[in-house]
Amino acid sequence: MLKHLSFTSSNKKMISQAEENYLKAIYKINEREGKSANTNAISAAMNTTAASVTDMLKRLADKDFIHYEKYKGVTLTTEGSRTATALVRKHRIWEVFLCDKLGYSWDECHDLAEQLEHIQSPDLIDRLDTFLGKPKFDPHGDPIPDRDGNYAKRQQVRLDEMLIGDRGVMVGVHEHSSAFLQHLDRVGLVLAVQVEVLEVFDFDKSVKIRLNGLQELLISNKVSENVFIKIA
Amino acid sequence: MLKHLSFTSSNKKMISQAEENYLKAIYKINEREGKSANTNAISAAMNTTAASVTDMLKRLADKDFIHYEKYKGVTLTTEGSRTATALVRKHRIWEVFLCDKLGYSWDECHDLAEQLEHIQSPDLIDRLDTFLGKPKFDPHGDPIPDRDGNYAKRQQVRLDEMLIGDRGVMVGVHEHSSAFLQHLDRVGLVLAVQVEVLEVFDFDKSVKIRLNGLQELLISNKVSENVFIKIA
DNA sequence: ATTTTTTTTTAGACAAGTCTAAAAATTGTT
DNA sequence: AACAATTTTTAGACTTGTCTAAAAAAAAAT
Repeated sequence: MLKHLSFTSSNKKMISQAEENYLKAIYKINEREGKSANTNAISAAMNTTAASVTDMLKRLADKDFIHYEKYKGVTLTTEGSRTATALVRKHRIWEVFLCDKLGYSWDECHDLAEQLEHIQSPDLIDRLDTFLGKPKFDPHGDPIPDRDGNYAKRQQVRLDEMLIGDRGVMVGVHEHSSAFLQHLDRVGLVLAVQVEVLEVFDFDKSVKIRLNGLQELLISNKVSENVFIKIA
Repeated sequence: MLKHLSFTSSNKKMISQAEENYLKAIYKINEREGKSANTNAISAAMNTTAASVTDMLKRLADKDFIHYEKYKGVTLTTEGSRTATALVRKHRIWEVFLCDKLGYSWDECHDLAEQLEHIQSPDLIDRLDTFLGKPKFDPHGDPIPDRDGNYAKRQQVRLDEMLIGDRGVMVGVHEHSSAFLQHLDRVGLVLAVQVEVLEVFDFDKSVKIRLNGLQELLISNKVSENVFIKIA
């Protein structure tokens, strides 16, 4: 009788960890692509087969978390969107806790937060939020939704879109892989650092920048297109 | 292919949340009763049927977590015991976090810790332990095992075993229900309070005690047999 | 020592979440 | 427009963890 689900006793609609993970994946694809998520995209994101995705989409549609029409891809309903946003909120708040309080680095905290985001207790996450000083951004610079799911979009540009002489502050990353984050750590291109564009090389789209008004650094396009800067 | 288990990628033996909960229940029964746990006792503790317990015992025996012989009850193997102790450690450390850092009361923290104890990361719990100042006891006075599973047994007696004139400090509870803990809060019989036995009434086994050398209090046997005191 | 009661196990079923292989629908190409 | 390629769905199967009902074993009572 559904004893193995996350919830044990609640009047809210039951939702399993697997269902939550699918909702989050759909939410991200919807956001990133700006359109309905198709089966293959979801199976790629979730590391499952297309068949499994179809099964899950039926379940999620039954529970009114998604709008689903065969062969047409899916979008989230209001409730699905609310649930996904709450997950993102939990994930990012736990990441702040792991980094600020337990000393994890920004490339380590993601995997642990993937587990912690499934803890069921709206009250817990609000208390944790207060304990951490109601942070607005997670350790990667991604904005943390408030209890109602709202969050301010940052005024940001990609580093590769900046022109010579532009200045700003590093506020986030697009790519979130450990390898990329560790590379940024090594070269000193971390959150809150001041960035000034000194030169742009058309040949390979690399850019020379100055960090905190001190050391100069040559950045490849692969890096610059994944770094967000808030223009001063 | 076992994607829905807690673990996703690890060389350690896979163990599901349900399996963990059974191990913990068996561990507690073994400890409390001082003998092998029988099927009915486990089904009562887990709120499942005897049939479900039998199924699970077979699985746990296959994985070498328990010694199981039909109709004979079960005990934990070395590995089962190690796993159960690690769970108790995680549970109690999370309880300290919830109470000390997030302001939960000792009757609220248990249920949340039941969820958090299943987070898979030995490193996380060690960091949390350090963050909290390596506490030796949880908010109910129960000892926290160290990384190797060792913990000091407290030198304690039940309040109903004390004699007139005995003094000591409240260090723990046997019963852990919310109702009981909230009652203790209301009468002021909380962790670390000084207790002196003033009178013992044979009729109903109630005791009159003095708290912190100040107010006097009459305690029923139902309460006194569930309160642990460390004799001064 | 039998019979009765209690405990435990077996048997068969179900839902969630996954898979592979094959069929159907959609999209792209000539 | 017809054929080919891709995407998506269906069909059937498997594991975990649960259940109820019935059978078997062990314990208790006469």
